[in-house]
Amino acid sequence: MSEETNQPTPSEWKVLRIVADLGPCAASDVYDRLGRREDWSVSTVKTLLRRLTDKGLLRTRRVGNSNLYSGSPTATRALRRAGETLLGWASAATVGPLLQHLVKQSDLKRSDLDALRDLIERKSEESGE
Amino acid sequence: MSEETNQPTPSEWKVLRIVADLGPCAASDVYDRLGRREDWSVSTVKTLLRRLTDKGLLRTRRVGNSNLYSGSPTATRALRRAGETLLGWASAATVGPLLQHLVKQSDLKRSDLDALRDLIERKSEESGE
DNA sequence: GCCAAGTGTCTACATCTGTAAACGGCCCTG
DNA sequence: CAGGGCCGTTTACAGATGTAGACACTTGGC
Repeated sequence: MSEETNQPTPSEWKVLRIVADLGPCAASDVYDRLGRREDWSVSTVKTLLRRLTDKGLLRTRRVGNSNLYSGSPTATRALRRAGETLLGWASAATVGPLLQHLVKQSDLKRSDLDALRDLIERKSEESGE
Repeated sequence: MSEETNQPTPSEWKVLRIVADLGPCAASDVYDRLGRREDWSVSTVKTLLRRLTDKGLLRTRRVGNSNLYSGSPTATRALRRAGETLLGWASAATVGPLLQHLVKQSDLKRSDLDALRDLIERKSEESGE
């Protein structure tokens, strides 16, 4: 129940994603990559990084006088949980179309498509009494 | 840009979903179906319904001295947008697993599975040089 | 050794969200 | 036709979130 409450906010998700993309990085890296684009001040980025750290979604390692931020497994779980929450918003009638929309929009690698296909294959069999 | 800002909040999503499930219904119906379960007061449900109406996500029709709330196409678009937002949180490496997780978790109808399969088939071909 | 530029921490504050009480009006029942 | 109950509307308020300035401290270059 404690981890449940630590879901990132939308802004925090953006930061989290950048850190995931960059790998261990400093606040300034995040600012360069995201802050400018989002038109945030450096302070804003720093605040977001701190809040994510407080929530246990980012790990930090001290290097000189600055911090190196890196992702944590908790962040991965948070993404799944966010996905489950989204599914919860959908009704029986809309969940299918929603998923189709998402798959259509996504830029998936070959291996992801294969995994997805297998998964659907298996589900189809199951449901086919 | 105006519709963009009107995304429902988590609590509002729950209400929206119930209205979608029930079809046109009164505030008391929503309360019976959701308010009790969530341990909300009637007032809370009423506030949420009003905010959703203000955001254009629910339509109302006056019947006697009460309102009938029903879904709107805007709500459908909002769900898609929420899905796209979620995809945005994921990185190239995590979007695949995320989608698999979602499909795995969902209780999909046969027709949805078929549609999904076709979609993936088509995407595979495209990406196949 | 000194200074500019960069860094994290602390503090701040407007807005959005969650949650609900209070209030005035309509309608059914007695 | 009077009263109890249900309804929508208005108002409230604490906590979460978005956004950022101020400040003290390190550090690399001159």
